[in-house]
Amino acid sequence: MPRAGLDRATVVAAAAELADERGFGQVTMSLVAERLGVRTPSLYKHIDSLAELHQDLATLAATELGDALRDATQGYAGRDALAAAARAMRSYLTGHPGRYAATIGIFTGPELGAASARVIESLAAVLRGYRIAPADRTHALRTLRSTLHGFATIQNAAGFQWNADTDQSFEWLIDFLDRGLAQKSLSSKPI
Amino acid sequence: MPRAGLDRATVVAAAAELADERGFGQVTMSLVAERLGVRTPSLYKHIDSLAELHQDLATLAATELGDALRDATQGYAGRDALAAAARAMRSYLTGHPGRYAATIGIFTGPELGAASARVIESLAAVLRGYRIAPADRTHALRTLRSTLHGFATIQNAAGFQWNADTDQSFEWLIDFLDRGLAQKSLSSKPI
DNA sequence: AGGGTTGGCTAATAGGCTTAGCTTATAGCT
DNA sequence: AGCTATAAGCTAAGCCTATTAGCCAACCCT
Repeated sequence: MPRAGLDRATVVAAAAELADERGFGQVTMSLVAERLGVRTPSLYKHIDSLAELHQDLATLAATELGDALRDATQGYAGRDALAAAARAMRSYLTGHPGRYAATIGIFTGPELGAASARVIESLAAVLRGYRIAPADRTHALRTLRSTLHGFATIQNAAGFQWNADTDQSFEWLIDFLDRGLAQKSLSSKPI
Repeated sequence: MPRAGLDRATVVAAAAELADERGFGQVTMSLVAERLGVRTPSLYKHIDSLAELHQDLATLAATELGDALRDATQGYAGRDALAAAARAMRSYLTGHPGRYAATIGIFTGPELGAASARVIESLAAVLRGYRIAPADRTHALRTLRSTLHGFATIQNAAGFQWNADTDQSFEWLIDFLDRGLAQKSLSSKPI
């Protein structure tokens, strides 16, 4: 009986596909094993537990998202960078809903920290183009992150009716953020 | 052997307490039954399935949150209403993290629809004070909802380090939203 | 008091995660 | 090529959760 030639990366990749196709909740040891043509216990040669698999999946997603953000904003600044980042984020979400869902609620943890830090860093880079006062930077970053993440989460959960104008709303949101941030770029007045 | 005198509402209430104390993920038939001093199968006399219990919990949370928003914004308009709504939302989140988590990702469904519609309606009422152009109203509402929900979600997942200045960031966010919406209140220029 | 309803119970099934221990494919060495 | 040590995948088994079936007694109503 030949071996399947599995690998930690292979297993996580299968989990990622499963998450996107059937939802994060369907990422189970049984279904991942089935997809790989292997018996469930075999997975434990590569991964310690389901929780760890979920963590690894979240790390993978955060890494991919971080790369996408970095690539998309490369060479842009100000409003262009903001729009590029926002669209890249939403593009990743719609293309990989299950992976994105994996990152939600698991922003803690040691390994994921490094990966999600890159996402944050990309957003911070976008903000740099707006020359926000130092005292406001953390607040602005959190606001940006909250807004994009919130839109993504709600859309992911089908909270908006999936009309065509969801796209319009997103563009409106980008515009709203841009104007607000631009206004903050000179007045360094704190709270 | 006397009866426990359970009730659909009682069961959901127990689930809600459990969610807040130990996290939404710990809302399981076993733990709810244990908390009520009852054997697991007994719950099925009141609830059809775990999924339905989760739905009911989400509906309860959405209803409570809707009430809190309505009460908080009563009699206010403009910036005051916005601040009151935002703070009420965050207050509910910190007071009932598990219930709030229950509403995430379950914005679909028939019964929850009515409850969550009241939350949306309260936010729409806040926006009315800003006299947004009709063409922009849906977009503004989605932006507001995304932002508040995103902040709540990230904080709930401990995505920000829980510093004291998370409060400051939230106030900054309110200010940011207020200025942006105020700017939209006259210029009815669409995208 | 008596009778029907129904709430809670025990027993049992199915399915998911996980561990233990076996077997043998496979890589690496000689 | 043959030998050996490692480790990949397997079966068997335990535990836990959700769920169903069927029993029995507590409660409500008259």
